[in-house]
Amino acid sequence: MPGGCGSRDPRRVLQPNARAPPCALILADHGCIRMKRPDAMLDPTLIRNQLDAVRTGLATRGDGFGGDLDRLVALDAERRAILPALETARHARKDVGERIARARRSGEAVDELVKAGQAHAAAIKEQETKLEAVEAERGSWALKLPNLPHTSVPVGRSDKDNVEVRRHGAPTGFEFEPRPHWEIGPALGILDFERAARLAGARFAVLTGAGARLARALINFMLDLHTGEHGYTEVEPPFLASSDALTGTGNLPKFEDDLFKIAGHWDLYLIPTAEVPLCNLHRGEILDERALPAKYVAYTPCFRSEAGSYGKDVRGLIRQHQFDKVELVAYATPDTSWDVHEALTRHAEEVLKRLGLPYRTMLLCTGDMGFAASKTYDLEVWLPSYETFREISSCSNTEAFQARRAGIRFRHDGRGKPEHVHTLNGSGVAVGRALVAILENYQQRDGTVIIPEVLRPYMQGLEVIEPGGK
RNA sequence: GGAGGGAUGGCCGAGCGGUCGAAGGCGGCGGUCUUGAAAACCGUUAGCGGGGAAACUCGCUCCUGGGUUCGAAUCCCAGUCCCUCCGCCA
Repeated sequence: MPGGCGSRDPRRVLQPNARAPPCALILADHGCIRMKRPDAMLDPTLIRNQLDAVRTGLATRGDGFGGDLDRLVALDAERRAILPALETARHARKDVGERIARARRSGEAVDELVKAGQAHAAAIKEQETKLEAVEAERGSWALKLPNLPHTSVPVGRSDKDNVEVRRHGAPTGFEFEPRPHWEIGPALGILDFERAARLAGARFAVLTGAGARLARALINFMLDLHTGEHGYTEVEPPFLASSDALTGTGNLPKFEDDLFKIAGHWDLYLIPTAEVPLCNLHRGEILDERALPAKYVAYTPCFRSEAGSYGKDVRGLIRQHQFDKVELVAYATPDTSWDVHEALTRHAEEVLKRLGLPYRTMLLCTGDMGFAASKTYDLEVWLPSYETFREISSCSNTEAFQARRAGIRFRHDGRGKPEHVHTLNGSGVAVGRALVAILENYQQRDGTVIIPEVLRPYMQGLEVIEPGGK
């Protein structure tokens, strides 16, 4: 459920009378958050008026809607049929109520009027019951519809149909046989899978000494870059989120199996990415257009059950139940969001450039995109042990998909009806995989690992990680 | 975990079950006065959804969800959040 509206709500206390919003947090132009349950993920008008386009668009997706769109349309029509009847009945009841009040005052009899009122009340109840059933079914269909791919997205079935749009650096060459990170790390004494397994099971890792410090250096380097040079506001959010928040981003109701749920009576999950708290930061708000685009960056741990990925990437740090990530999220107006998407992708790329890691930028095809995305670029970093590029960042524009589910809007020119904002997200970048890429790409014949120059200030000047490295 | 107190429009703050979508104040906007400004005075000022070219009109909205009633901001139940105190605690 939405947050409360206590008069001590900090948003109200901070509410400025002046027009200019503060730079850090955008303030809603109303202090109180009211939210009904999410309406639909796709624009209902679009489904109503351009059914065929929606149908063909969704069909190109890998996770395409398996259900019956016709049923959804029928439910929508039913709803729109009930509404006028309900409103007429309510109007009649209100009218009778006023006449009773007047009659009472002048001492006239009200028995007949009360009887009429009772009839209206019964009619209202009947319509409401019908409406409730229709909306419940419609809602459960609607929330499972994935986003429509943007027209610039290539149609394809799998990652094989993704398109490389640019490349930076050449795959690292070695004059010796490079080793995988799951050998390099333990040999240096900075990475330990055995002890992690003993304390938490498979798919966990312990970083120690220079390994832990390297992770922290990466986090700080990325945060400093995005806040200092790319204009993002740093956020430290909760690492748990409610089912409403996860529904807003599209993780629920379809992908509950991918999440870790808190035991007990709590309606809480461990966040699978900081995209969840950052996209829900302005849940239920109407934003000031002048504060857009609003850009946030957060470091958080991320938790994923990795259900259904048994046997995949079982070795090393590539696929863990817990990993660190620095996440970028932007809120933009519809006419700027595509520019923001390109910029955000470049911001993520800049991290890899400065770390001196070879990578390529892939435009995902329709079949390989995530549920909420309208268009996605993946950044793939070169990993010598795999002799291939592996995903290290994913940058998506969800257009109004998440905003509609989470009720995030803005008012054009400060007037008129509020419109949904566009939300964008991208890893900037995954810390664990960046650490893997450094260990593997910067390894030397003697097993030591050179620290990229940009990280050295964050490592007390350390240039090389040697065995037993502190 | 225990005990209390709260939640009303952009903000503060009233509100006997019956023209209450809500007094009053502040703020905002428009005007009078003024060389200009301030002050003073007058007027105006909620959101959301639907219909209409428009004036306009219908419905919903006083934390949320149920209930009582012809009729609920107001009464009842459940929940959420905030505040104060005690306990515990990084």
